[in-house]
Amino acid sequence: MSLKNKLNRMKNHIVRDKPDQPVEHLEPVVRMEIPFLETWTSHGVKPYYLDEDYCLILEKTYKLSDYHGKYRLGQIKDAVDAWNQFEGTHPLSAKGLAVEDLFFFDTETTGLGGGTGNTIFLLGYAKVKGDQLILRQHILPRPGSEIPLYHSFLEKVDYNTLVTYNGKAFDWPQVKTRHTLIREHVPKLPSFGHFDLFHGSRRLWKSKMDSVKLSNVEKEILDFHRTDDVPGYLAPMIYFDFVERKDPEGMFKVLLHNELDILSLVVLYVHLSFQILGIDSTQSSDEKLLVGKWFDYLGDKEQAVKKLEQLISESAGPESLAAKHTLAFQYKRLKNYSTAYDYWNEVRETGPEDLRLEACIELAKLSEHQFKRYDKALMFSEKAYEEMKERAVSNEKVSYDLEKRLERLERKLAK
DNA sequence: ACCCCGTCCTCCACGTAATT
DNA sequence: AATTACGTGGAGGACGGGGT
Repeated sequence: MSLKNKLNRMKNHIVRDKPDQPVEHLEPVVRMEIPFLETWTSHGVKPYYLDEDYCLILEKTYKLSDYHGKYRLGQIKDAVDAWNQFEGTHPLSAKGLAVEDLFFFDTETTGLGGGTGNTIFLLGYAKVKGDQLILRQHILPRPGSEIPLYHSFLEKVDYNTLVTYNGKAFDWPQVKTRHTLIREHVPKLPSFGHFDLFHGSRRLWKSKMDSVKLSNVEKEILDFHRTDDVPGYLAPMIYFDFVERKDPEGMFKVLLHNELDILSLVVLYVHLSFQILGIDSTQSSDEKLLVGKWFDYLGDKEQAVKKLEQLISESAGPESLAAKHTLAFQYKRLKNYSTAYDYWNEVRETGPEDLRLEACIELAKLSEHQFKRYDKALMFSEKAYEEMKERAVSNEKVSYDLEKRLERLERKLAK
């Protein structure tokens, strides 16, 4: 387009100093023409008009009996019920919430980088209503139409708690920056709780997957396999192409991708909840151990001890020994030194190799400072030294500390 | 009475991962 | 023109036991 044409076009947008005269009178009111409206409509997408602008909305419903991977969507109810039975603290706890309060949310944007250069072109969410899951996607038809996009989104939303995958770091900050740019024209952002499923997934499965991205969790944990999926990184290009050509063809694949991400959020929340609460009968010892350590990290010592002791009582594998190792620290902190001592002694003798060194050192500490058995302390220190050599652990600090410990104990014993 | 040392705890700085 | 949570590792302070 020539510069002259551009300027001509812009003329219409210039508002001259005639405050009494509404803008509409400067240019004739034309019913907007939506390119490819029939294609959109044939896919169930409906326009949403606001003033002289519009965005597009696609709504779908699922039955709660529908499967997504190995779970039914309706099992979200069981998860929320289970949380409401649970006595304990956890960042993913839905205690006090109803299943309708959860708002499964995912966006597609024009890129990863932050700042105002990025726009969200698709806001997708799902929530339970009655015996259905309602899924809605609000589509930005062109870069300038954010006001109807956010208006339609914010007038519909009614929720207590966001459920996202990495949404605390990505989706929601994006929504906030876009919102501040147009906050004069749209409703306020509500406040809410936020379950971000990324961190829990990472905690539980990072050792068994090289990347804990949602698509991997879907495949390996939720048993959901996509066919024909457009990867997220193509979304920006597809959107730019759509903005240029107006043909929504590629956008339907992006919409499907977003839709499946949201369904995965639902069942991932189910699965994570079942893991944390110990409801899944197929849970591995490793997962039980990690859940116990998670409660330990969170400071819910009571739940941590409960989970770890439970693991010990039903398994004798290496995870059970690792549980004893974690519990020993717990008992030491509670000044129950003899239990701590017994657990570490087992770890030292039959535990996983990577824990034996630390167990020896802890046994040496307990022997020296709690039980005043310098002979034993020296013996454990020597064993620690052997472990270090055998393992070829080269940590200067550990080595230095150990030599100091040996020296000190020999001095004490010489008296 | 004082100090040194070992231990434990809290806080902070830095790197990493995932999101499109 | 990014953000958040998390893991790790080190710094520094509190505390207490033991030595001088």
